[in-house]
Amino acid sequence: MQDVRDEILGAATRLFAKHGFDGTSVQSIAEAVGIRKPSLLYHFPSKDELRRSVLDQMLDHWNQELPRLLLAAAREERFEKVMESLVGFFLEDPDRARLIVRESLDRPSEMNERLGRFVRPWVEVVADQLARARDKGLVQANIDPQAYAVQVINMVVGGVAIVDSLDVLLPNDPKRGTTRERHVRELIRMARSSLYVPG
Amino acid sequence: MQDVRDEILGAATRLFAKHGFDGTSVQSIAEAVGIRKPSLLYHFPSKDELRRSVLDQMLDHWNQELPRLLLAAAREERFEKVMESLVGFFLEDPDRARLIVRESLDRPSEMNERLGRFVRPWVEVVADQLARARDKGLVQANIDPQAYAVQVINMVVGGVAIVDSLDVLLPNDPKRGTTRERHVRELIRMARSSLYVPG
DNA sequence: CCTACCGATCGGTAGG
DNA sequence: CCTACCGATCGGTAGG
Repeated sequence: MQDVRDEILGAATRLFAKHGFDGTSVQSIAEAVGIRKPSLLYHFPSKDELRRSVLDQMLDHWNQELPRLLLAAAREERFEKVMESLVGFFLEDPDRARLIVRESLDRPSEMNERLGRFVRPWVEVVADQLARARDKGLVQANIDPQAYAVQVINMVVGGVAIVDSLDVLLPNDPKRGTTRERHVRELIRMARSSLYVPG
Repeated sequence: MQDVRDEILGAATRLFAKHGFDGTSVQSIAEAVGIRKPSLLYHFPSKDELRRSVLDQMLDHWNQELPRLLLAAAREERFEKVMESLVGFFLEDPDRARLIVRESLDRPSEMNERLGRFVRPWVEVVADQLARARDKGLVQANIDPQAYAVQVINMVVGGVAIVDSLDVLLPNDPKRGTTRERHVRELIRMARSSLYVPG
């Protein structure tokens, strides 16, 4: 059994992702953990403090895992593996993507500040590599490296967040695999095809 | 001055898009319209009924405007104009995109049913045209037409919904235009570049 | 970590 | 379209 604080954070993450911050009562989080509401408010002095802790924990996890995943992937096969790691990271727990989208909608200016600190450095690193590859003629000449990186993140995070609703838009076709596999495969194909110089 | 019902629907659309359904009180909608809460509940018998009416109205509008826009655009220049019309439709009122994303997160199964009725026919029409163009060798051979159409919708709707948060990820670069212009330009470039056979 | 309790706000109704 | 009011639930506190 882990620390109570971590149990609270886990339950809050799940419920905030599913019902949103305003759609989740402190009472319901306490019930999920198996304690009373005032006990929860001893560990986190307010519901808003809990929300910020949930986001901090998630973005910390992101900043620890993603470098590891992406660098390991980049060593073998640059593009395919990196994309699969990125998609896989969010797909293994879609609540991560849902929280990011929800907070961007609910508190855009606060989320702006967070994304500036956590995600923008990544965009810059990727964009620099793309710009160099472009100057060597490996990547399409008319690309906007930063905007490309942002669009890929948007496709992945936005796509995973509403993956259950996107499914219904695809007719089932067993030859092509599950709808989720088709979404991921096409996303990666689009990202690759709009990046490299043909041939 | 328009019908009170339409004023209520307009205020509700704006507030639901900004704060979410659970983050918006009936009281706050009534205040925005300038009437009392019980008066609002005379026109819409419950908050949930109001929510469904807001969605119905928006998707009706979508189904009336988009065919007109897209067919008009398709006549002159197939791809560029159609994409610009699609992006423009959501960008001219980002609340449309935000409502769709919010409902997909809050009530995925109900939204599944709606998207199946309203959006899937469009996906099928576009996918059929893409499949024919592919068989003629105009479009990339390894495309998944339906999945491509869904990803483009996801990029547009998801991108517009959180456009204010995406801005901060792009460094300002006056030579390239506003961040919004760069986002839209790169989105269209990616969609085109991952569609047509090079050359 | 609990019981007991607070004022404020919620969606909704009665009655005119 | 209004005033007056309902029970339920909200986030949070006192006190142990």
